Parts: sequence; C-alpha cells; structure tokens
Amino acid sequence: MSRYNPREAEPKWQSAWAARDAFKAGGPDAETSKPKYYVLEMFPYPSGRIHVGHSRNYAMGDVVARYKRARGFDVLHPMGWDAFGLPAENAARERGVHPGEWTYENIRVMRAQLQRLGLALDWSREIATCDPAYYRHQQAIFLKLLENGLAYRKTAKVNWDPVDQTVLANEQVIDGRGWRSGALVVQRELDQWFFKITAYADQLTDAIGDLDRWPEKVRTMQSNWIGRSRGAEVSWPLADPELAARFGDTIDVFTTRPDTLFGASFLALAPDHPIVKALAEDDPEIERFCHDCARMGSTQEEIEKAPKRGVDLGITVKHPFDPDWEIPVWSANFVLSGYGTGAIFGSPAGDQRDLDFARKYDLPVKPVVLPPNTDPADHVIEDEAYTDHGTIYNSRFLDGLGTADAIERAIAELEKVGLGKGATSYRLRDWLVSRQRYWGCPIPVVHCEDCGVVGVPEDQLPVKLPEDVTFDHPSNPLERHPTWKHTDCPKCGKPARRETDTLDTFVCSSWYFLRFTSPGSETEPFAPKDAEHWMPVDQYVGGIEHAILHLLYARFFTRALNDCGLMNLPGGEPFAGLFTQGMVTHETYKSSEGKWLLPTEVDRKDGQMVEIATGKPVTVGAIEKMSKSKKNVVDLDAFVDDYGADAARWFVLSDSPPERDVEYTDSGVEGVWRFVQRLWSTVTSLPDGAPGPSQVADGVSGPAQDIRKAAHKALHAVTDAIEGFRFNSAVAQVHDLVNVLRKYEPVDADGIAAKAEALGILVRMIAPFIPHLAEECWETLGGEGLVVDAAWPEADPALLVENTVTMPIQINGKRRAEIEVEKGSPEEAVKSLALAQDGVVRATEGLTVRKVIVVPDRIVNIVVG
RNA sequence: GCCCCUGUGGCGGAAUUGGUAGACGCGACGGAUUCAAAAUCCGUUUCCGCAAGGAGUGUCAGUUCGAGUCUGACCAGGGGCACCA
Repeated sequence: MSRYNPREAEPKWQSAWAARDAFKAGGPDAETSKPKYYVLEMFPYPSGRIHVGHSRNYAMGDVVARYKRARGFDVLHPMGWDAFGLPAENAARERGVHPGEWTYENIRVMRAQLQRLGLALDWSREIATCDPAYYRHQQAIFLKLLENGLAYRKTAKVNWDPVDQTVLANEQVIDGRGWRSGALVVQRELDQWFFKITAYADQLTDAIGDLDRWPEKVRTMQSNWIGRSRGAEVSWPLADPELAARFGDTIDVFTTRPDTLFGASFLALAPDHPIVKALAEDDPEIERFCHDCARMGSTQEEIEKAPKRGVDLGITVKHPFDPDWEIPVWSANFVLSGYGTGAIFGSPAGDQRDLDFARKYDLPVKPVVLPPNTDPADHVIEDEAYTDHGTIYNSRFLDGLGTADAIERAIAELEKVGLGKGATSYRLRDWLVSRQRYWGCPIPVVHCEDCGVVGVPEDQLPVKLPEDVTFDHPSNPLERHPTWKHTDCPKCGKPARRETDTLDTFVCSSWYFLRFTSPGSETEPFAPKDAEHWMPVDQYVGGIEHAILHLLYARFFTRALNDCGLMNLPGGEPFAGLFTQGMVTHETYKSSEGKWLLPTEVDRKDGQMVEIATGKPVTVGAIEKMSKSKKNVVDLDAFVDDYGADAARWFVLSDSPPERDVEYTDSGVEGVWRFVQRLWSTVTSLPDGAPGPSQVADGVSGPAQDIRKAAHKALHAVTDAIEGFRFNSAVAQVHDLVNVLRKYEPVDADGIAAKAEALGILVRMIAPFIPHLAEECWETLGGEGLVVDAAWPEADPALLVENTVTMPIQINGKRRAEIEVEKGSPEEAVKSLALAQDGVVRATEGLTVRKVIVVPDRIVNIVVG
C-alpha cells in the first residue's frame, strides 16, 4: 500500500484550485443567488517569515471559509498586509535597507508561505497598506474626517526624547528614559493630530450590548476602556470676589457621588490645572510642587508608589448648598488633568484616596453614608473609607435617602440652585494619530502662514513618501528631507510647509476590511455598493491582543465613514462575529551563554537537552507563545517540507479549544502524521469497483447499516462542532469515525457500498481542515469533480436515531447496572426490568425501595434507604 | 485594589439542555512483526484494591431522586483595568 506524499499532492491540488479560480468571491454583480459570507482573519504585519504559530489564525478562518462555501455561500475571504510600521525603519537603521524594499521582500516571502498552506483565499483582492494605491484613499478619508470635524489638531503632552529628537510612545519610555538613547524623557507640548473618537463614546458603549457574537471578555474590555461613568458636574463658587473675577466665578468638578456632597472637606485640583498654574507664578511653594509633579515619572509603577502629596492653594470656595460653608482648595498629585474637569471635591469618608489625603494634611473627615444595618454610633471611619452604598445621614435634606435616590435628589437640587447638573464622564480620550515617523501614511495637509492648515486637494493625492531618505539620524527623515516638505499652499500658492507627521498604523487597519470589498476602486476608497453588499464581516478571527485598540478604532471608523457619507452601514458595526483564537506555544531554550536557541539548534541526548553546535547543555525554559524574540518558533516552510500543509493545519486545530493556547510538541506532530497516513490507508483499502463516494447505500442492514449510522452521526457532530467553533471536537469526531472505518472490512456488496458512502462523507467533512488530502482521497474514491466544489453532505435523520437505548440504573445516584431497552419503552416496564437486574437486587438487599425515578430513554434512579 | 475567566487522569482536553465522568489525541506499559531497530499493528492505561468493592471533576457547604454542570463561601492560576473622582 502506498503512503500519502503531501509533497507531491499539495502543489498539485493547489494548482488545480488556482486553475479554476476556486476562491474568487462573487459580489453584488455576480450572477448568483447565493447569500454572501465575509470571513476575515486579522491581516498580518510583514515581519519576515511565518511560523507555525501564525498559521493557527489562518487555519481557523480557512475552515470557516471552506465550510461556508460548501454550504452554498458566496464567500469573501481576502488577505493583505498591514505593511507600515516601525520594524521596517529599524531594519533600515540596522541593515541599511530601505523600509519599502524590506517590507516588499517580506511580503513576497510570506505570501509564498501562506500560499503553501493552501488557504482558500481570493488573492486577486490582495492589498498592502504601504501601497500608494491604498494610502491615497486613506488620505482622502483623513480629509473627509477633517471636513467633518472628526480630525483636529491640538497641543498635547508627549514624551520627548531630547537626544533622538523624537516622540516616544508610552511603552518606549523605560524608567523615565528613552528606550534607545537612554536619555531622560521630558514632557513636551507639541501640536498633534487627533481623531474625535470621544464623539462616539456613547454609541460605542451602547452598541456593545448588540455584539452577541463577540466574546464576552472582549466586550467587557471595550466597555472598561471607554469607561463611561455617570454622575454630576458641581460648581463651587470662589469665595474671594477678586479671584472670582480672575478665574471665573466657580471651580467645576466632576463626581459620581453627588450624594456625598455634605461630606466634602476640600477641593483638589490637578497640578497642571489652569488655576494652579496661574497661582504658581507668584507662589514659590506652589511652583515647586508643580515642578515636582511634572518631573514625576509616567510609568505605572511610579504612579502607584507615589505617596499622596498636595499643597494648600490658600483659596476657598463656597459649598453649593450652603454659601456660609467655606472649603479650602488644594492641589494634589493624585488628581488627573485629563479626566473629568481636572478637579475633584474630597469626601474622605467615602473615598480611600481622599481619606489618605485628609489624614496626611489633617483635613476633616465626616461620614455621610451609613452602611446597611449599622448604628450611626458604631460607624467610625479610621483608616478605611466606606465606599459602598448605604443610607445618607449628616446631610440635611438628603438624610434618610438611599444612595441612588440621594444622587438624583442632589442633582435636582444642584440644578435648582444653578450650581451643577447631571453629567457623564469617560475614560476614553481622543485618538492621537500623529507619528513622527517615515514609514507611515503621510497626513495630507499643508501649513501655510496665511491660510493656516490647508488640506491637499483630492486631485493632488496621494501625497507620496519620498524614496530618497536616510536613517543615519534617529529623528523623522521626512523632517530632515531637503526638499520634500517644501511646497506651495494649495489655496494661495505661496510657499508653505508640508505636514511631516504620518498616521498611526492603526489607522490603516481601521478600514482595510472595507477596501477588500472593492480593492480596485480608483476614485473612491471603496465602492459603497460593494461595501454595503459584503459588510459587515460575518466572521472575524484574530488574537486577543487586539481586543481593545484595533477593534475599537475600527468600530469608530465605520461610524465616522457612515457620518461622512462614504457609505451606509446600518448600525455601524464592522464585525458581526468575532473569534479570538489562542496562541501556539513552545518550550524555550537558552544556551549556556544565555542566548535564546531555535528548537532546531537543540537536541535531546541521554535525557538531556544539548546545543547541537557545541554539545553543551541547554536550559529548558517556560512554555511560551511562539515569538521571534524568544526564538521558540517552528518555521512554516520547514514544517511543510517535512509533514505537509495539511499536517500543520490539522495540528493547530487539534487538542486544545480554539480560544485557548495549544502547545507545539514533536510527539503531537508525529500523532498528526500517523493520522494522515491512517486516513489515507483507510480510503485506499476500499476495493476496486466500489461505488462512488456520493452514492447512498440505501436498504442495507446489519454491520453495513451500523457503518452508515456511524458516518451520519459523525457528520452531524462535526457540522455542529464547526458551527460552534469547536474545531478540536470536530477533529476528535473525525478520529473516531476513522477508527471505526479502518476496522470495518466489508464482506459483501452492501458492505462495500456502505463503506464507500461513509468514506465519501468523511472526505467531504475533512475538506475544510485538510483540503489537499481530501482532494486526493476524493479522486481515489472516484468522486465527481473536485471536493472543493462538493456540497456539504446532509446527515440522514433516520440514521441518527437508535431503536434501542442503553439506560444506566443508579441506586442512590450511583451506577449499579444498565439495561438495553426499546426506545420509548413504557416507564412501568423499564422500572420492573431495572428492579430485576442482578446488580440491583444485590445492592437493594435488606433495604426498602422508597422511590424509582425513570427518565424515559435516559436513566433510572432507585432511591433506597 | 476593582472587574472578568479558568480549575476534570501522567499531559492537552471531551461530556451542547442537571442524567453512564474521563470521548479523542499524546505519553507510558505489555504484546505481535523484525537478525535488530525505525515504522506499523493489537491490547492495557483515573486512583486504591488480588478481587468483591470503594473513592473520584481545586476545597468546604447547599439545592436535587441525581451536580463536572446550578447556588454560596473559600483556595489556586491566568487575563484586563488601575490614583478615572
């Protein structure tokens, strides 16, 4: 018997699919009545090579794409490249290769790798975000956003590296120093571009509830990130008329607990609050405090460890409910300028931070919320604030109300006296999209001394990146380029300066799924007709690491594009179904010199891991997500050379549930190889002259009928598992059926027909998982055409039901025996049969049968005592 | 600190509605084949026990005729958010 050779079979079938354009999506103009289905995996950054870890994402999407095709859908399953980004610039610095050249070479390699996997992709729709044909439309979109007030410019605090002369992202600042230069990072105010995502904060929050095919976890994370909280804005009149004239009549604060207003003991302003800044100018103590706070590091750890500090500003405000009650105003380091109004009122009994602050500076602490079932005399605040709900007391007209009622009443009273109103605050900030980088989409505006910021007219797009740039200096090459930034104002024609910032690469990935719907569109980013036909994406597959930013930005973008009139996507949600897959993990290896080693550089010798090159022992480290940095990767090409693409696909879908991590092990791979060969030998064991795989072996009985039943049951189970994204269960079901089929040696024509039918079902069932082997089997079995075009088989309901059923018999909940009965046997008959069983008689001897529960066709439970 | 998720054999995991816990795969062990090995094939494999039997889904309680599944408290691991007022 011949062995299956993926090296020959896989390229052969891939050419066969390509020859008939098997995976080309139809679309709104196609002459088809098929319903559409858009399946998409998060497109990759072309970082170099694909490893087995990456392939899991694509394998899952491919199962869905092929399954839906077999189910009669017009499937759109495209692929492209998230091709702008910092690694290309780093490569340019380290190796002197142009970012574009490096990127396109990586794309070439990775495309070939993906094609070897045999994915059912419509390659005619391939896009790369660094292609001017793509980013010119992104620039057009930017101008639309600008026109509609959704893109704007403002000064913002950034991390500035004075040595590298560049802006650093928060994660590039380590212990207050630049990650590359090691220079102390300073906070600097720079003009930056923002997208007004906060305008959609409510919509983005409210719509989360409708995303019923998204993981709960992701929805929670999005909701937390937006961080909507309802409360009130409260205005505190400045006591000193002179100050009131200078700073406006009141200081406004945001609070979620207006019910605790009578517990107020101070106001605290952020160190960079305008009032604090102004007062600092003629008060050295305040000035020093502000200076200290500005210098404080921005890392989480530092913020966490920093003790509460403050300075008395020497001014007072009047309580909104009592003009005679004056409250001191402080500045405090724990108040954030970017949240709410940058000012709070301290109610120490009900907030731990306020309490810590009050204790440190000896400010009054008055409890105003009484915990349920507590005597006021027993409720004493020491070092722990009571932050929960309860009954309000010590609070005049709020006394006796519950927290929720008191909040409403307090807001109503604030509105009555004109010193406040109900308000909502968000954690979400506007999206800073400026990057001082070369390898990104240029922001298509020009700065003119007379006209200000002027958008580049559409007919002059794209604003292309210059090719001749140098990376010998860390700062932005666009800024340093001798000529690029000099241009004429599109409005008045006078010499002007181009914007040298490029867009955050998250912008590119916020609309690529729309571009896939009409990748050839030259005049528009996408044709609304195509976008409206294909959108939303029916099934999106990607890593959990994008649970917040990418998905939130995309959800913002589709809404913004709707509002700019570029399309009409009802509801505005881009991804109807989302699945977040787990990673592929692998052991890590470290040489005796402490360098990470590739799995191919180590070997097991006499039970010990050694480095092949040196023979020295190797430290086996933790099992971690496959990553280039830890070198615990298995290259996809090497894997496919050894075992074939099908084996890779089958492996990453086996064992672990798709949402969880799966560990790569050599023995697991060998198990897959065994399975592939076993499947092949099972298919080839069918004698010559057997009927084709689409035939139905009707009217057979005995073992032949049992085989048919097994196949149809497996089909039912696998169909269910695919629909429910439980690919590991589908794999187990397939294993089971193969085990049954390979042991079945038919002795007559009926048996052969039954086995042929069963194999036909099996082969169509595995086609979404291991499509090349499925084609090879289909051909061997004499199937019509290609299995890629075969319809998904239908399970015969008559074969899914059994005539008899095995019922376990429990005594006090413990299984003691089982009986085989006709399906639907009457309860009385089952009961007496059960009581007559040997095991039952033995176990009930000397005891009284108190009750017998018969659940028809399921179980019998006898209660004795 | 707050929020969420997960705890099942030696390992990954299955059990879709409260109804036979451990499917399927890996590993291990025994056997066949082989001069030998690889590969392949056939068995066994939750634990204790020779057996009869008993115990068993992180721990403790509860609901139920019956709990991996439902409820409460706790323990452990993972993730998210974090001076967000």
